[in-house]
Amino acid sequence: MPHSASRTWTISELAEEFSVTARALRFYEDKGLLNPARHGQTRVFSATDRARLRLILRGKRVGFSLEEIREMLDLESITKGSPQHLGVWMKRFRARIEVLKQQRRDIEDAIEELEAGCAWMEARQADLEPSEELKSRARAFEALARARLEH
Amino acid sequence: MPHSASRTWTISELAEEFSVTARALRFYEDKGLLNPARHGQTRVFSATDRARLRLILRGKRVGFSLEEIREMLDLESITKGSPQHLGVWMKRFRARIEVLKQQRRDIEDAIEELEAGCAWMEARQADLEPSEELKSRARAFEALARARLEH
DNA sequence: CATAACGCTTACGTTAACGTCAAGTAACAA
DNA sequence: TTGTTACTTGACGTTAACGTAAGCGTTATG
Repeated sequence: MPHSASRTWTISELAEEFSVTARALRFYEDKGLLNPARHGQTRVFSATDRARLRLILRGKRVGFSLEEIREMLDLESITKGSPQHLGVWMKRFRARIEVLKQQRRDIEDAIEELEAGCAWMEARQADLEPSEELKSRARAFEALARARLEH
Repeated sequence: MPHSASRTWTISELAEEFSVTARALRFYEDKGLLNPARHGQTRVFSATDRARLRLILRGKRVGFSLEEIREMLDLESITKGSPQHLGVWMKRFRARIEVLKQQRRDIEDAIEELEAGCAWMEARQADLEPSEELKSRARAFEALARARLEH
């Protein structure tokens, strides 16, 4: 048993580490996403709880609702289910994968546009000796900006 | 002037095309994201309005709030602003780019996990002649599943 | 020993993004 | 004329994900 496996955290330690509030952690417990041990009535978070929290927050970042995250975190019910039950989960997973891939495309497009926008602003702001490369990116942005509202 | 430039849409045509409700479109107008023309008191959407709607929905998919989208759609106020104003926008853009890149990483991780999960379920479900590749992906998922709750 | 500092529960408040009526108008069909 | 359909403007309801505040117990510190 390595040291990290036996280490525990208080609610505010975890809250600070992951930049969330203690209220949020209690809320996640309320909703069944976390299940920290208790010492008296004080919550004691294990390394496992901490790992679950990491997954919860990542899930949130990619657009899962807390309810969806709760279901997915419950590996037991997935692995122990009947073959039919398994089929339901596979459908859900596949559908979600498609959504995520679309999201990734959207994000890549958005990044491109924002970067072109930055380049354009840099060119504007400098207005002194704009490099050829900057001017080219700026032209790209202007083209994008026009294209955005046409077709 | 191509034909598509003069074509117009009713609120329910657009709503159906983009799988949103008419209520949502009115809401977007209320919030200043859309500005369709009127024929009498009936809304008439142009190709430009339609393009804006496409941008709005993509913005939503990548996590922008309607208020943020409204600001970004207002190119005028960005391009016409003072150099200082421009600086503010550049900061916002850059910050948002970082968020988007993190989001992309999260999404890629999530896709991997979900795909591994699918492979694992397939192997379980078949239980007959599981191919070497499937078995390998299944093992990968089991490793992932364990790793998820450790460390 | 008092007064922070930290934790707990209970409960009501808040915001975004619409949903869901209600009540009315304008266009067209039978 | 009378439906029927599509559109309009309010106005209030809803859900998720917490925020915020009240009130109370426990531990550490000057």
